[in-house]
Amino acid sequence: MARYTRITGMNDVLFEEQRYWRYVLERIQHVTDLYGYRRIDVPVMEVTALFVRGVGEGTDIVEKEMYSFEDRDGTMVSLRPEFTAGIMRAYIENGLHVLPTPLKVWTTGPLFRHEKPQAGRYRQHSQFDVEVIGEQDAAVDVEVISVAWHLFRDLGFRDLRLEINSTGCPQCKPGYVRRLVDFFTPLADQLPEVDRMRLCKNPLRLLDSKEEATQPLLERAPHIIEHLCAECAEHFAQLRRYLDVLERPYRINYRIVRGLDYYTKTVFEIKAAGLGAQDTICGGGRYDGLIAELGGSPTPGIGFGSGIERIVLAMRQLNLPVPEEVTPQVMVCYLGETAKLTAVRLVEQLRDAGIRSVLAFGDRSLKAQLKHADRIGAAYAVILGEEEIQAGGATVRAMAQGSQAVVALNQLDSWLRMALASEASPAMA
RNA sequence: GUGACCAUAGCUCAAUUGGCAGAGCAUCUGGUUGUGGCCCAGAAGGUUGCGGGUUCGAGUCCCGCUGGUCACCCCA
Repeated sequence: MARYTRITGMNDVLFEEQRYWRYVLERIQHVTDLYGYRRIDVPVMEVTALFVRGVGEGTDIVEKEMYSFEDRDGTMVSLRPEFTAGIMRAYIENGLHVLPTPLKVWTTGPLFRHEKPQAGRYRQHSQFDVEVIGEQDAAVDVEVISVAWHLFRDLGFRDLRLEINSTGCPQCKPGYVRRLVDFFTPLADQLPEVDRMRLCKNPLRLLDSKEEATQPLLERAPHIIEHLCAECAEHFAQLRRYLDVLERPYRINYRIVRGLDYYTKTVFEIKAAGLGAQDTICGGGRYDGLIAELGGSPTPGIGFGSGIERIVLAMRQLNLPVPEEVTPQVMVCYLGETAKLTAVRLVEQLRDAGIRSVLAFGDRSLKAQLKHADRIGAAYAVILGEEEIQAGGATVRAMAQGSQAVVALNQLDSWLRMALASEASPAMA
């Protein structure tokens, strides 16, 4: 019989890697508490129309990457390819505008995009997502960036690159796109195939082209920063002022073009070393038109997504320390059926006393049981045999030292708690 | 969707010109009547990704497919 395998681009997260996930999640909770963000969870599925409207009809995500299907009642539904649209739907549907403004939320969970997998890119991947709804102040933009920055610093990242840009607004963006087209159209015959495609389909994409031949032309191409309307220019200036106050290093990257239609004004990316071609571990921006687009009253917003697989990948690449996996403190071993009865009861009592304990199963030899205790990293083995049972005690073996003591059963939990407390706190490695 | 490279035990990898599919690690058992790590012995573990072809004979050569990796596209 053929074996079942993972679906392309969807991965198992095994135990060694769970250490990283657990740590990243823990630091996320810490930093969101620190900055005053509340958790929100939204469904992994929404009606397809929400994403078409929210993400943008012409985007690759909507056009060819969504997992969409007809539900049993005939409505078209999709696995979420990003968080923002669903959160904005929840904001409007639940009337969250009555909460103190701005509303600052975060979430995490799986997203689905049918892309061809490569390093740091998977069809099911997880993001840490942050959204601030209801405030257009550029100080919010800086705070949102700081949440990500703070998290990455906490996780041990150095040498991060923060890159910012502005994509303007419906007032100034179309004018800039026209300038860009006007600039490249006479040069079209110098452009490679892909970039000629971009020129007609999505001119902004020319800006982040990797084509060799296009690079010198891009040097001379107009920058959007120089063609912003007064409001967007002022917003961008404010953003820079606040970043400067924080002494946060950043680079203006005229070529950041985010792929989703809804971005306005501020867009930014944070990049990490050690990741290969997909080195962006955080990307986001402002979306002041989105809520109105989805049927709410006009409300500004800003947010980012940060790929957890990429974070973990980079951490492993950079050898950043994470807490050791939690292992059992005690393994209860037994010899014979009578002792096993005591063991079954004892292991549960130890857990009641807050001691991480496991039971040896399967009536194996003591040798096999101790070997198991060693392999799973238990600090102590409690051995119950006929002799111990008769005396009302247990042999306790300290695995690291190989030393043993006989302890009365009714004192075992306090004895073990004392012994465990005197050990060193968990190491980072 | 396009391209390059790859596919042998749970994992990492051998297998000469085309000639009996192997090792290390991991798992289980034993080396003491009840004592882990090191060592020793043994067991179990495979339709060599799948399907064709060439050949007396294919893990090895040829074709197709599937899957994986990386890159493009795009994105976190």
